[in-house]
Amino acid sequence: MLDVAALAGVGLKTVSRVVNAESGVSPTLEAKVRRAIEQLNYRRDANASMLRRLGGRTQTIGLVLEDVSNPFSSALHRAIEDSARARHVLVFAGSCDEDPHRERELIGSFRDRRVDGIIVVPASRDHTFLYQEQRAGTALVFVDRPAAHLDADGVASDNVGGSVAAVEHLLAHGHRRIAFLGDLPSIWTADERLRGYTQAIERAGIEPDGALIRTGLRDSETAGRAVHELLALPDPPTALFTSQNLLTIGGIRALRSAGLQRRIALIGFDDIGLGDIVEPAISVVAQDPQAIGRAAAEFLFRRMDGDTSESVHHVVPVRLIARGSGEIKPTERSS
Amino acid sequence: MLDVAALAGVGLKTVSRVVNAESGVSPTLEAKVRRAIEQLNYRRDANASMLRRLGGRTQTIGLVLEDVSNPFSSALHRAIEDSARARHVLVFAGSCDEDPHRERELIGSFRDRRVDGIIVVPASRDHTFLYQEQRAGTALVFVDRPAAHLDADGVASDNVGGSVAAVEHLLAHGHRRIAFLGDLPSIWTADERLRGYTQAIERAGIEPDGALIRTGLRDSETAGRAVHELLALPDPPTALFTSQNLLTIGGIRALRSAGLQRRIALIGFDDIGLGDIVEPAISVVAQDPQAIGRAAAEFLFRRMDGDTSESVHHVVPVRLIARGSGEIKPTERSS
DNA sequence: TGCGGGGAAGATAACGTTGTCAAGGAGGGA
DNA sequence: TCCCTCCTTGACAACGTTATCTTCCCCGCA
Repeated sequence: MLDVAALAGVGLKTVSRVVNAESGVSPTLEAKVRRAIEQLNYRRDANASMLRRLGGRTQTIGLVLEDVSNPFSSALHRAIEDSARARHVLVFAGSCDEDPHRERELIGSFRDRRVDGIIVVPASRDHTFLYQEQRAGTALVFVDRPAAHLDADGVASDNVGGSVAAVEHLLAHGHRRIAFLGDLPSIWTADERLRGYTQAIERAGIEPDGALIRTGLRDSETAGRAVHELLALPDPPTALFTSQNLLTIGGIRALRSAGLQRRIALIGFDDIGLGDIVEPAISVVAQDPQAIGRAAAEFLFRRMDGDTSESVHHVVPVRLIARGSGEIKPTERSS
Repeated sequence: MLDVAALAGVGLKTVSRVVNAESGVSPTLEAKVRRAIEQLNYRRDANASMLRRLGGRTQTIGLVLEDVSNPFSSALHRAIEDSARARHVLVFAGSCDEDPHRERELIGSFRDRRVDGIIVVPASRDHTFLYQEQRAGTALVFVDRPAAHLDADGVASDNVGGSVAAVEHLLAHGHRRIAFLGDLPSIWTADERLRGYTQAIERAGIEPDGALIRTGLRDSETAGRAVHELLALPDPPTALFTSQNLLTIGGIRALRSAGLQRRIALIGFDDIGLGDIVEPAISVVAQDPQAIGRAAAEFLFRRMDGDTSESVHHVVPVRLIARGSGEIKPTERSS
């Protein structure tokens, strides 16, 4: 900047004014400065600029995802990026793999860089450590799961409603013995989806059967094993509700290997890529990660703009997509 | 920081020393300072810190992807993030959707933030604008496609070799009429893959048939239409080589809708999720985005550490995964 | 007792930028 | 002609931190 000022033969402040498009610079000088900037390939240092500016915004936000490479996270990321770009805000993204320690570490790094706001898909069960942060003026939005012990905006899918819809869809096709496959109940979304399942079952006047409820499934392999065990029951289920991505895939593989993919109904929570190419095509309750990301970014920017109203919990609707696997009718009990 | 110094009753520099774990602070004072830091929840401002530090590194890199939410890009992203985390470096990621203008804009934003290095999946055909940047000491690595008119490190899949392998696999199963479906030939990878296809066909002593080569396909719909047209030829292909993700999906859909998914062979370039669940399972030449990302990060950090040796172009091997669709034998010509 | 050496601590300047304010010149009205 | 105003311009301090240098104190040795 000194070099630019020297080359243009003006003061530092004049260069600053040109760079910031402030009024009150004569066209002659402005042209000179612009030429010098061009010639020296000068770019203002945004960090230094923000340092000096009053209440300096870094025009930067942090994003804590479960894993930047999983489809749900990355769709979120993209939606948030698009909103941020419109405001000339850059996004730091990081994966925490459901590890609370890593979550804190990431948020710490963001804080060191003085991000203006943070969007978190929370991994830990206690976010009081963010209280200081929040009071210091960092905007905060929680996605997919609510904040624990902290008052902050949240955006999540309609987990209960979606599960109810899925189960009611199976009930409507005549199923009575519907199995539930879920992740660890300590994960909020997994628990919500189980709630929805139970609600729908009970509302239909069916006595819930504990043998049909399998939780704590962490990947497609364990889900597959669980399906095989369910099928071996004396009174096996006629339909499966796989309440998460990987479990759906495990379920499909298991049914396929048992040759039952056309006899046992299946609905998954969360869409899977290519769900329409498989035979039979997979019916799912699809989340809308774009809408979730958009909403999260919107809340974040609203807070960054100084909104101090009460915190909001926004629920994004889900959509049941019937593609075939969920519309299979129950068959006579085998042997 | 002033508050911390005041509370601990020490000078600024002492706080700085404690924060940076420099030697030469008495245990008594250090304890006092730590207590004050704890009490005030103080965190050093990394931006200000880097501003003052000599040859200041921001411990930050920029990543220009095609789209953070596509599987290839996000797998790259994750691998790079992991390498970066090990060095306490944070990653800015952005999508440019193959738009050269957006690419420049993103790189400009990165530059304003004084990132230490940039990894680019290039969209534009001219990167001379990065020359200044490179000379100013910003490390630069190009991924998936080489830099245009700029001397910089590059990492890419073995596009030619992979395509040759795919076509030779089909040849080995008896196919002679193998169609090629590709993206715009102006895209480097698309062109490389076409080169591989042509090479393998010619090496097998087969006269290339222009009618079997369909390029300029931008999405799965146009790919599907192209497949239908190919099947309608007087002398239709017995095998398809779909040289990109979306085209593979379009090809599968088209074959399925024509009821030919078990009679016409198909190999795709780049793996598709759930490729093993479809019937028949899809054979592909799989790229290794993790390895690409790791290599790119490694080169970047090496440059950041001051390596000024000649630029390197690293080729990452691909792997042919036979799952079924690529092992279908040619059938008698229909009608 | 005096002097030199070494280590701990702080004062001060500087990083690249912008906020504040004062200086200077042009122009217009009395 | 003089004075007041307005606009352009630049000098200077400050943002939060670290590099450099100085000060000061304690200890050991002659």
